Amino acid sequence: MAIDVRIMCLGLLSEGDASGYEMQKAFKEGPFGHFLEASYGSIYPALTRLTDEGLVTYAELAQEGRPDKKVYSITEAGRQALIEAISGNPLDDKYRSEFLFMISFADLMAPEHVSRLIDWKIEQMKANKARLDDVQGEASTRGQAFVHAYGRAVVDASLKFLTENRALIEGASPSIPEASEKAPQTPASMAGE
Amino acid sequence: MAIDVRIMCLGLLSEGDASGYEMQKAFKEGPFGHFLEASYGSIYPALTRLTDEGLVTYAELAQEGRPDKKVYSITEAGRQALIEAISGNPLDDKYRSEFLFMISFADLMAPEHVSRLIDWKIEQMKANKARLDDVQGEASTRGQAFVHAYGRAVVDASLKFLTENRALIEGASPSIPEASEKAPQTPASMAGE
DNA sequence: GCTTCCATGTAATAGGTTACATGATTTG
DNA sequence: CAAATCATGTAACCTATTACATGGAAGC
Repeated sequence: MAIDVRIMCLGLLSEGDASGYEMQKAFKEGPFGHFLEASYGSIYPALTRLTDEGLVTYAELAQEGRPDKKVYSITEAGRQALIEAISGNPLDDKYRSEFLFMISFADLMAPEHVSRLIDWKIEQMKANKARLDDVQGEASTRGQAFVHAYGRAVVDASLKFLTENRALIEGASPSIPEASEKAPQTPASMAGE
Repeated sequence: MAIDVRIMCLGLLSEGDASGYEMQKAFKEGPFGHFLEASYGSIYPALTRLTDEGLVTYAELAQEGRPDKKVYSITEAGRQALIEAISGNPLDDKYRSEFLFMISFADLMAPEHVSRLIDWKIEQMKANKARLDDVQGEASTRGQAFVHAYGRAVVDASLKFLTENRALIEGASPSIPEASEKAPQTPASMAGE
């Protein structure tokens, strides 16, 4: 069956009641943010189905000027389903990076574009790290704390690699020698400009 | 437009002619293996479409006892399309990990299952690393060498974290005190069984 | 003798995203 | 006054996966 949005929702609800809206937030900004995501378009139908299957229930809170808020709770059957789902073997991690694909072809790019991409990636990593720091306190279990620390370790390693090795693909390109008007930031004594 | 299977194929073909079959292999085992993948069901239609668009051409090699082998080559228009595709801004990396999701709920698992998952993950990472070592020589450009080294750095960091910190979630579980018949591998003096 | 490798391709299905529809309230 | 936040939900779309169809040759 593997882990789909339904199971992800059960996971969230196992730690406390929440509405669909709140759950989307939690996936984006919470402790699962760095390795899972889900949009409203998948969460709401998932909750409907979980309700039909008896794995969650909800209480409807009337609100002024907004749709009623449905606060979902996991049922005992839901807990069982969660436990069953995490008792199997996980599928291989899936990592998809357009950044790395593009950088693979750095030789076909203008040098400024290479630098721009690296800069952008480093910024993104830093933002990632900041977000991880933000949710640090939210880790309520040992499992979550472990996963959080794992995320930090990987982000730190990525950041370190990028900052320490970017010079390897910046500076003069050997295959497409282009007239560089600006002096490269890294003096690059090996290039002998 | 972003990077889809079509652009990925153009990327591969920019470094040499190949058949659809060979391209799938290349995605799985080659230098892109750790951050991209594609199945036959997406590659073959993509090549058909690329042909229609004039971005690739193919030569048909008659073979005995097998379908003719179609060896694809990138065209000049294809090269332009590739360059255009890598000139934009990449989408955010997508990382999806069922392993981390499951481990988040380590507290709900039998201790042996936690250990099994970690063992499995470490094995997988080692296999990853071995595969990266295998393709080391295939990196023909600086870009590819950089991406390859990046992959190694991340895998090494993951592996290091897992081996050094697994004890944090192994051993006695504080929330579900279960009668443990087998003595835990890590004596866990803090649990005071 | 069974499995894996070679080699292409299609059809059914799954699983999601994006955009839309609706609309008051709070924040800048 | 505009934008973001709260709040749910649907419909159209996209992209890719899985399984199937076909079949000889080579390795174990």
